Amino acid sequence: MLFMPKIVDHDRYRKELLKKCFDLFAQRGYGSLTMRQVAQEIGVSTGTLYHYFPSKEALFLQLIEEITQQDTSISADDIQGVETIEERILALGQFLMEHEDYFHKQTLIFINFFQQPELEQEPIIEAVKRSNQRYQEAIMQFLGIDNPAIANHVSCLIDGLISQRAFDPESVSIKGQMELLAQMLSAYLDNQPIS
Amino acid sequence: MLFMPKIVDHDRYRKELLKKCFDLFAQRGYGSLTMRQVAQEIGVSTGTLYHYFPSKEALFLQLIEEITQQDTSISADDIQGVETIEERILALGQFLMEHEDYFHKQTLIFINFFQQPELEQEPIIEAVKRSNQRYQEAIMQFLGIDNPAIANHVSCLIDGLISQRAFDPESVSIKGQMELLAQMLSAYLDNQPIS
Amino acid sequence: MLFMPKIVDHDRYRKELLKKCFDLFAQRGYGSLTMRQVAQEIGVSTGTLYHYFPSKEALFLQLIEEITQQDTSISADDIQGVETIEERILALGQFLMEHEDYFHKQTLIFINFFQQPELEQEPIIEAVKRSNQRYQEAIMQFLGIDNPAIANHVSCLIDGLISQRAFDPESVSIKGQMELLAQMLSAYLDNQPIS
Amino acid sequence: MLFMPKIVDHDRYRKELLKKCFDLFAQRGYGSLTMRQVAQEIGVSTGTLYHYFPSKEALFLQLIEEITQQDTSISADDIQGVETIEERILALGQFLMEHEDYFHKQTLIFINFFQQPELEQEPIIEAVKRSNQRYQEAIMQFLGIDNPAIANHVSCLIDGLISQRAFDPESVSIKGQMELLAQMLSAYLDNQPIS
DNA sequence: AATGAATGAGCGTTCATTCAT
DNA sequence: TATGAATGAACGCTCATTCAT
Repeated sequence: MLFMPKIVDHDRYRKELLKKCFDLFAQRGYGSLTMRQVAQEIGVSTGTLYHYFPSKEALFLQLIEEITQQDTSISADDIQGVETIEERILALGQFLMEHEDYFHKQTLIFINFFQQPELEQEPIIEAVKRSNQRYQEAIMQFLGIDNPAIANHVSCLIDGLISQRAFDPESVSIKGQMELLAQMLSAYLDNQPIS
Repeated sequence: MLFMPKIVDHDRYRKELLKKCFDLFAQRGYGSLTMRQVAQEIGVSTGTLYHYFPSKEALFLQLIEEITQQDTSISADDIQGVETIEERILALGQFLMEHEDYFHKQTLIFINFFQQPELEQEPIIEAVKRSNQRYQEAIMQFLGIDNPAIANHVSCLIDGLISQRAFDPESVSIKGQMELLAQMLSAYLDNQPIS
Repeated sequence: MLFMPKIVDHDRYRKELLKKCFDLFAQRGYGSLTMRQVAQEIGVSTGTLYHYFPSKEALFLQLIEEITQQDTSISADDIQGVETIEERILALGQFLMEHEDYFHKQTLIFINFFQQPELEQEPIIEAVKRSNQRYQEAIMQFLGIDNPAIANHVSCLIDGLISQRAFDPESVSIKGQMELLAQMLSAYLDNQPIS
Repeated sequence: MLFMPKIVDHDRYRKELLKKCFDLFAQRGYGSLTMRQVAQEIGVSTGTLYHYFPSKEALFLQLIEEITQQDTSISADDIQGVETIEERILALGQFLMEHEDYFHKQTLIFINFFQQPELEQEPIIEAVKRSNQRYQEAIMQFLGIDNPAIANHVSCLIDGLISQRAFDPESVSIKGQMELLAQMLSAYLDNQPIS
């Protein structure tokens, strides 16, 4: 391949750098983070950073795009012998606990993204919305639910859990809330008329 | 009034300025907001801004302190003829819808506060946590609930609603979720053994 | 006097304020001193300060003008029973020691004045030079010397003493140097041919 | 050179910049000189200036430290065929005249240094005093004098000459004063009892 | 006459970005 | 490709000065 020699390597390295930026943007925020800090923390010079990303804005937008394209879904391993909806909700809780830090940071970055009106949001804003929808659909599918209101309920609850625990992790427990949700949902579904 | 001559006016004006800053910090974020922008948007010069606040950091911290001390609770008017828990939850939804914008912005500011490690957070961090607790207690009291897990459930749900709607207001409806919550909660409580 | 009612008072107060500024300008320097500092240290508001002086520059120039017009000469009391040139030089040393602080500060202010090229120096620069000449003449007269080279010698020595002691008061003693000067001068004058 | 790769260049350039600052600080004074002016006059951008000096204060202190470490002593060339103390004093005068401008500026900078109480003076103040002592010792050694009072006399005279000529170069001549000093000193030393 | 809140130009400093090596 | 020195616009903040009271 004469004409596409190292593009792959270049692109692969770019994504590695993006990965290393994830925590930084989540922890400091776009406006409070400097390119020097980014360069230093991910272990390159500013020159190299600019070699892979034309600007701070582009770096941030590429980071968000990368996040929206990641598929952090429940793996087959997590569903071993999970049958009832109660079990599935508890498995969901387990999954959340394992990825809490990642979800929290992703939320911070999305929020931050919407706070920067001078950024060229439009090309990406739809991707973010779609990413959110995909999460919700994944939840519905995993729980075997087809009622969108319930799916919303679950996903809002998860969102709220993540963000409340960000302020104060001791204020609420994921496991406890998932158990309560399982019970409430069971009671609610049992009460429903056969449709 | 011989003593305390103009302190009141100075302090009153300071709080007026703080109020005008609320939207700005929520919409842009601490790091992306400049003091020139603040000054211009609230209609004073930078000099005047610094006459009332010794630094950008102090301005932000005072804003947060002011927020934690505000008491945006459900007024008596909202509870006219509200008896059952279902009615109360719907009234809560109504209240949320009326103050959604405020709650959303408050959340953004708090999140932003925790993202700035170089700020002197300690003196205020407890006030923020206490403010969050007060909200939860207010919900419990209003709903007549004494089970903290349920209170957590409701407050997480609200939090999640607010933040999901921030991304995309059409993705989920407050009214719908409150109706669902009322039904789930009724079903759950009816199923509970008499304790 | 209907038409000159309080000018005198106004002018007298202005000069009082100038007096209070003397130490400040000497200790901090024109460029490092702010009008707020001046106002606070001399116990008035900035508004009042500007009521008496149209600008910082004018304040400084008036201060220098005032200094050049002051006549810190050796008083009659200091010359009681002083006859020989040795006695006179020692009396001069005594006088210097008593006013060392004032002379040091005056020197600082003059130096500082010449360091500010943006100031309107011309109207005053001559007054400063004349003031310096007057000092020298006073020394000549007091010592009974009519040889200008010797007068220059004495005045340079004094100048150098003052400024070396400003850096480090223990590096050289006024009394010791005046005693040495007396001896050197005697030896020199005795050696001179009768002219 | 594997270790210490570009430190030398960086440091060398830093000292070049310091050298270019010398005149500026002497002519304007610390408080009246802005970093923009410095940058412009020495031909770099403000960014570059801050690349070499962390702050205005550090720049000034490094300048003073550099001055104290310089060794502007009388070179061997100046002492050709200088034997008697009279000849040595005249040679000293010649040396002074050649370096008058430098000495004058150094004095201005030192005075200015002591006028800035907010500067971190302590680490440097001793260096300045030592530098002054070294000058004095150099004078003593050059003149072949071991009487410290006479050394003080000469150094005060020089100091005074430099500063009086700063106000008005025509008020006093270096050559004339050195000739007078030579005569006075000869007369004084001849009169001394043999010790 | 006296005050001090208000102003905005300008200060010290930092930042995203460029470019010679 | 990778570096980090260089740039100058823009930041947080201060200052001389004005003006309503």
